[in-house]
Amino acid sequence: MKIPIQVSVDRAEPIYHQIEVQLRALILSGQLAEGTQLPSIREFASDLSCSVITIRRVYQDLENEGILRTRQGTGSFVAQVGETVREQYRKEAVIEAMRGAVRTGFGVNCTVEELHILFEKAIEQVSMEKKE
Amino acid sequence: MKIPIQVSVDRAEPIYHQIEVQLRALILSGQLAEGTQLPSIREFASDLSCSVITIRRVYQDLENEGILRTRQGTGSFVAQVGETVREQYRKEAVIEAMRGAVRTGFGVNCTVEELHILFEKAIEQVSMEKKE
DNA sequence: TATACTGTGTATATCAATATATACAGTATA
DNA sequence: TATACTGTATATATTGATATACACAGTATA
Repeated sequence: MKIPIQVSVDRAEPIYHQIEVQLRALILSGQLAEGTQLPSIREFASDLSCSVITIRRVYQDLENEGILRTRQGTGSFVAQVGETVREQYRKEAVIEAMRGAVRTGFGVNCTVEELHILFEKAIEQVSMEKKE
Repeated sequence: MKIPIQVSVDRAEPIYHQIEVQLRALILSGQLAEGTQLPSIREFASDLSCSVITIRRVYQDLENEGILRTRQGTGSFVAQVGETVREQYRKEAVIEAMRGAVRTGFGVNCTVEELHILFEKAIEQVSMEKKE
């Protein structure tokens, strides 16, 4: 099973964190349904060109959050996630990212009008990415 | 001189990187005018509760980019920055952050309409921060 | 000149992130 | 049962980030 996750070593953010963030999003948004089996840590590490230890770290962290369940010999599965948790996360993660972007904009003295223009451009650009 | 920069050890992003990003923004947006003297590395490290080495790292990196000039015994100063470089940076940094936020939104299946709503909310919230 | 500051160089140490490797225990399948 | 897979544990190693400390060289000021 191919998980739509990408990591970049060029960013200051550690790899394990990049994976956690994206995997958490896939789970909490429902794109990975409850009960779905995730790739083995060896397979996933190979897919993302990182070490098994890194993936295990991710799986363990998410298991500690209760959104993954792992069984030795069998694999890791998406756990049951409450609808409240989902909706909360869904909104919070996005608005947090938005706040960061707005702070960046204000940090370089953008006006609100400029922010809107750049936001539309960003949507356009990311929408085109999705088509690939 | 008090530099409006904040760092958080809770984020996955390394401290030196957080400082670089914010200091670069202040310089390239013109908020720190050419010729402005920055705090000494000892003073700045104390302000931000980190080590001198970390600040030194930041100053050296930005000097390598040509936006700072440093003189032993005297201090570090904002260098002359071409208007083209400023404008380019200004737009690029913001739209990059926007793209990240939009990806996060799409990552949890937000519609474009939802993105707009959350964006307005983010602007509102960050604007209130600025008043403090 | 002495003192207080500035950045630079160097050393040592710790922790986090990450890699590779091996072995073990558990599960699934032929 | 044997094999191939699964996660777990452990070891070793490297690199990056960060801290503290000390000493040196250069600048600024009284």
